[in-house]
Amino acid sequence: MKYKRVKGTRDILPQEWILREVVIDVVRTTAYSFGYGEITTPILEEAGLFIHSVGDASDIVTKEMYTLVDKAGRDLVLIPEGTAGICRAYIESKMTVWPKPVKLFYFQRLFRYEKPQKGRYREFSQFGVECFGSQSPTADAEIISLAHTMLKKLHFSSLTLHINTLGCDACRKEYREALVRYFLSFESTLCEDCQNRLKTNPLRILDCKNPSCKQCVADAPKIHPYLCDVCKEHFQGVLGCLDVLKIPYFVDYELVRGLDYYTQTVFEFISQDLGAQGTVLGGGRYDGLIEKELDGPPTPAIGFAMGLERITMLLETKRTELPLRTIDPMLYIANFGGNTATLSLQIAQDLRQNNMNVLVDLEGKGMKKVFETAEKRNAKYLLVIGEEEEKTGIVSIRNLTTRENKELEISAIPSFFLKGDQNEV
RNA sequence: GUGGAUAUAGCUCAACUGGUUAGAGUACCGGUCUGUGGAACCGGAUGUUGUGGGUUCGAGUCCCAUUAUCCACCCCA
Repeated sequence: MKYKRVKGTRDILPQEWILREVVIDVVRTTAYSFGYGEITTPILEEAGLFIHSVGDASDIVTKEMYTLVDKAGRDLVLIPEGTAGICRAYIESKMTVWPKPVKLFYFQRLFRYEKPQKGRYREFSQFGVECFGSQSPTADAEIISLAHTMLKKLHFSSLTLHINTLGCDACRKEYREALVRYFLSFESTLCEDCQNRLKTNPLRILDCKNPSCKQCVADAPKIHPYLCDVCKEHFQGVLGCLDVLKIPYFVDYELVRGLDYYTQTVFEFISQDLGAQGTVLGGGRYDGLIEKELDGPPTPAIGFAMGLERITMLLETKRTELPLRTIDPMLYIANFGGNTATLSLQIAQDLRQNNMNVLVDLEGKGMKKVFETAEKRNAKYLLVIGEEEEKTGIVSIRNLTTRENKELEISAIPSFFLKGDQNEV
């Protein structure tokens, strides 16, 4: 084979698209019902956008971006995440003056130069939502409710919601110092990465999967005693609201998330069935991003993103529970001799005008083939047109399930299918 | 980026301690078979054994390199 797909990318074939279509449809409909509108931003953005938003110490920025220089010398990237571009558009398109909150959702293809693995690709797709302009805990709860609602519509009940708060800048600073003090006494038992994190981003140590680090983490100070009254109240407000909405959650003190812009509430929906890549949906609040990093007006914001590949993978076992589109033809038309091939196309054209799935034998196959093909393609009805039928204008339509035939005029075929008459056969 | 496993027909897998022309099921194409025949039977095509080197009289099998995939670390959706 001369060319192969590039490492970490995938071809999405028709069978998978049938599933993915349902995901997209459910998720889009649900987002609209929560008052969100769809937005699409470019796949190419300036590199600086991510360095400032996602964080210049994060892995995504330091080693995973697909960067390129265009012909005018601009430093561009294939976007590695969705939120920053939406925020840029929010400011650039003056959505800052729209009535608050401004609610946006998007489907986006993202690129990260990582080592491919199950549920992790270099090019992948996300559905995401962002809500700008509300700092009320009810905004947090509502967006979690949106995630919960659409997952429920997709027949997911086994996903667990992990939730935590990272505090605001003020309380996080104090907590951060306390963490550093604590971990310094264990410095030698921490893994190499975590020793570095001690200087750059001590919060990430809480997330480390290394066994010896995990032991240290178990007794590490929790953020909650360090929360300021505002943050404490906010988090309690969110949890209280989730209780009322009957959305089960698990307060996970070790949940931190890898993008630097998060503040206060962070959450993830996690599956047990995806191996190491268990996070299907993740998000949180990022009150400082627009003002501090992107020079916009002070704007509290919260959002989440869901991985379409992961969710589709999990849905693979639930095909029968979902309202999947069928690609099986309703009618298979075969023809023998004369102008019957053209006549077949004519009949098909009328039916297709009404979105009926019609398959026409373009080759003029033998009778045996006709039946085999109709069977294989899972067609419901079979119509064979020969010169005899062409002359008389009378054809017989065979129900391939009951194996019964029904005689009718060619001109009556559309009404036979479109008015539901076929139920009588 | 680090570690481990794997790679044979479109798919699922065979091929003895290295030994004829690398096989089977399935899928595909055709025939028996121009007319309501969906079955059955018969036949056909498909491979640089992931790629490139090496050892050997001889390599799918052993060695080295390389690429891809999978699993874990890491990262995250």
